[in-house]
Amino acid sequence: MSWAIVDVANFYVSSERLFDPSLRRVPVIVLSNNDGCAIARSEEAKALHIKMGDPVFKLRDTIRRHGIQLRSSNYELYADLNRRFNAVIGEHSDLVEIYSIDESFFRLPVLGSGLGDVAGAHRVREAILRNVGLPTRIGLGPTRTLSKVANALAKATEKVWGGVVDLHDVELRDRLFQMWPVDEVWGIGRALAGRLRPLGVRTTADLAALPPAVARDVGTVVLERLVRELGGTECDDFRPEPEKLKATAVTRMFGEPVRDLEPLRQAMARRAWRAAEKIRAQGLLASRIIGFAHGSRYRPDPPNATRSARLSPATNDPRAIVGMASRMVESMFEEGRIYTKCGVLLEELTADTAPQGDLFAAADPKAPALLSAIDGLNARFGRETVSLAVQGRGARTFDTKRSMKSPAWTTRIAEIPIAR
DNA sequence: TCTGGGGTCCTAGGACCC
DNA sequence: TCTGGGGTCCTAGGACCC
Repeated sequence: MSWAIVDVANFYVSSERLFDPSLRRVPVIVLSNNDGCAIARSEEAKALHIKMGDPVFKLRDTIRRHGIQLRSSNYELYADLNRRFNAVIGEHSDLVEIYSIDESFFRLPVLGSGLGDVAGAHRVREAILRNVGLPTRIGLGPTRTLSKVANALAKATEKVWGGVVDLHDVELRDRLFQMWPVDEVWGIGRALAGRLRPLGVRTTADLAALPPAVARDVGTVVLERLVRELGGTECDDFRPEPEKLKATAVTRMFGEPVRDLEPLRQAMARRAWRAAEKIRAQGLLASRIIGFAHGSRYRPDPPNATRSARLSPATNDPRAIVGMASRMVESMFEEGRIYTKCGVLLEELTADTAPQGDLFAAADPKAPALLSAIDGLNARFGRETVSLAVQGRGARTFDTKRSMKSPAWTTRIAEIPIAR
């Protein structure tokens, strides 16, 4: 097998620039939820030494001095552009695996071109740029891991090699691996890099030369697979079907800290509602719910409470899920403490086609009709047009801040761009 | 004052079984 | 003083990714 991976250059910033030309050629950063940190930077912003995850309040001066443009994250837009560039990739390969919001693997060869892999990859880049408007880089290799390293090298060498690197050639691999630090490799984080250092493993070449048994010893079977993949042996299972979601989470900071039970309950209820909505959209049921509420980890002794519970029978009914989350809040809340974030996780997700019943609880026969009516109304008239009373109504101070969000240019009829 | 959100995979260790 | 062997299942927590 042979793989390629495409990633979009500075995806969120490139997306914002697509419909707002005033953002071109100036430093731009896109902010995390609650407008807290920088999570995407244009090349101009990177040149000003703005790092991934830098908190905005520490950047105030730099932002003012250099006229940096800020945008809240606009996931509706990014998700739509993701769908579009994957459609283009799908025209060039028989198998596309969406890896993240800005990266997709695809299987080689590039279809229909009769070109070599590298020329084919350039053709894919051109098609994405022309049809969607997004700049990309592509890495090629005999395993996913090698294509991922190739992609990182394509980023680093874009000016010289034009955004495509092919690591099929063993000699080229040897040469580049010696210059490529091991902690830049996909799957090597801080902890593993720290454990590899005493063994003298500094470059990708050192890592590739490690005997697999040693790799397993230093790390786990994951590191062993990584080493084998660097050597060109595919260890990742072939994944013809898109994998089912196993867990989902809705967690958010509060726009302003919360000190009282009622707002905490409403915030938790809203997250639980949204989580139930997400799994319904995927046709899934949850068997386990986890709720948490905590304070700022940058303050001494923040509150930190977690509760988990079984959902039996497995469900995606907001009355059960929001109800459970609300009861959790009762038992978590402590008077006099300051909360900054809460969330709900739904786990042990199974398809709703053949649900496991509960011996002791009769299913509500009207629930499916009720839920699809609610989802239909909310899809048509906007989120939370219909909701549970415990969620409260209207925008509240504890809702997440997104004060610099661009319009839903491509997904809402009222917000499409107008050309004159 | 202000520091994101959402995932997956693996392992160790406890509880339990015969 | 001495106290088996071989399993499964579950959970918490760590590590990694974007």
